[in-house]
Amino acid sequence: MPYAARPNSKKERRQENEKLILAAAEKVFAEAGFGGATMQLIADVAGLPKANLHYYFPTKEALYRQVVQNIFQIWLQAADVFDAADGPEEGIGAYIDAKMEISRHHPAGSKVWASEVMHRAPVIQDYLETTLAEWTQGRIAVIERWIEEGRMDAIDPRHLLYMLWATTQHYADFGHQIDTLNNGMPLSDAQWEEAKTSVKQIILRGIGATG
Amino acid sequence: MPYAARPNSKKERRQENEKLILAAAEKVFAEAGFGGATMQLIADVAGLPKANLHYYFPTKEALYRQVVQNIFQIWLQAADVFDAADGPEEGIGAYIDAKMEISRHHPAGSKVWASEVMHRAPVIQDYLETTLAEWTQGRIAVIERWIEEGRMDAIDPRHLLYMLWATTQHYADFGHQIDTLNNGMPLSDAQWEEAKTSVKQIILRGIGATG
DNA sequence: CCACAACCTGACCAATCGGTCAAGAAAATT
DNA sequence: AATTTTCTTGACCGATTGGTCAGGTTGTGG
Repeated sequence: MPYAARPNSKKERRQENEKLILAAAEKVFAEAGFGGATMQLIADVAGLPKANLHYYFPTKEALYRQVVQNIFQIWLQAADVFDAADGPEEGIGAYIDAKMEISRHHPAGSKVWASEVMHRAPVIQDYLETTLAEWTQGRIAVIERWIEEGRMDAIDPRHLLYMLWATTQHYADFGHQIDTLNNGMPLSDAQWEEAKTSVKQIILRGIGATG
Repeated sequence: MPYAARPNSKKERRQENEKLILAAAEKVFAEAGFGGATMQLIADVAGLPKANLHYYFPTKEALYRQVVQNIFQIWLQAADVFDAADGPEEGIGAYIDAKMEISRHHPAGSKVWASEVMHRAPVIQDYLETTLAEWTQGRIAVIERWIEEGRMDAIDPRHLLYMLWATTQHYADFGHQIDTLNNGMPLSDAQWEEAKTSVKQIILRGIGATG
């Protein structure tokens, strides 16, 4: 027992390895898609033998499913700021900020999600029909209340939500295109702030929610 | 010669088969991604033996490249309305309409493009760096002129373009999600009109371009 | 210290992949 | 009608895939 705090207990290792595999899988799935990703490559990225992956996750699909589920949780969590606000300018503004931060620091997850939906959600269709549908209904109700209270224009809430999702996720999903059009450079801190400001400016003004 | 007009001349058949293969390939690549698509499945969808595909397109990558190039042409063509207009309300409005129509009637192409860019554009990176970069520069110049003439607010043209792309393409790339949230039904004609109206309303008002 | 359970992994497998090829069918050219 | 060129296709190939498994290693509870 050479080290005072050894991270080698059975449960710790299990957690550690699962996290390692999931991180590697997210990256590889994002870069190659489900069909293009190979268990061998995920194993290499994780630094583990391929057979070990199948010990923790029985099939490629099970591993993929876990990756998508984790992303889904992050997405839902980001929406808390929406409800905490008492008006559209604050609520939608904070939601845009939160989703832009996710696009910046978790782009692989966003890509996996996009890929899954583009392929008709073969793995998480049930989530779309239940959790996401319920979440959307709740947010629609909030927006409709804001409209009734005269705090923003009468906009179809669904299409507003789609625009919020599309615009913020675009900075992750199409980040490579954006970087290429930025002379091959990733966006700087200042450019990310410009992006957030521009998005908020257009949308908040566009729905008549600026003070 | 039982039929008066036989479509069986050599050149006609070649064109016909190439079109058949490209259409099948676009559909399959959109549904399964490049890595998930198989030449066998494309052949089945096209109704041709697999070996015949390799007669017209030497490799899977060559076929994929042709699919992406065709989509790229449609994209560029849709931007003509942008220049034909003499103001932001007309120009950007028409551009939104055109791109929404493409999302509606050519969703598979949009998905293939999105997938290609998400995977860091391994096949069409040169197009991003040349044609798309030049096109973007030209449109930025137009928008900057509109701003100088006081016909719209001072918005960063790049982020405005990204928002236009993101929002319009979302209706193709995430069409399955939108349909699911629409009680599993595809958007009706009226709903598509609502979508176009909402997008134009928010963005045109958001950039201060409404008359 | 022992025995059991959990963990690890190199070697292996059937299935499927993209791609090839030779030989025949069909159209164009002479 | 003969010949050449283009087209078509079933059979086949090496490589790679997701997944399996037997046997060894390691931590753990008694």
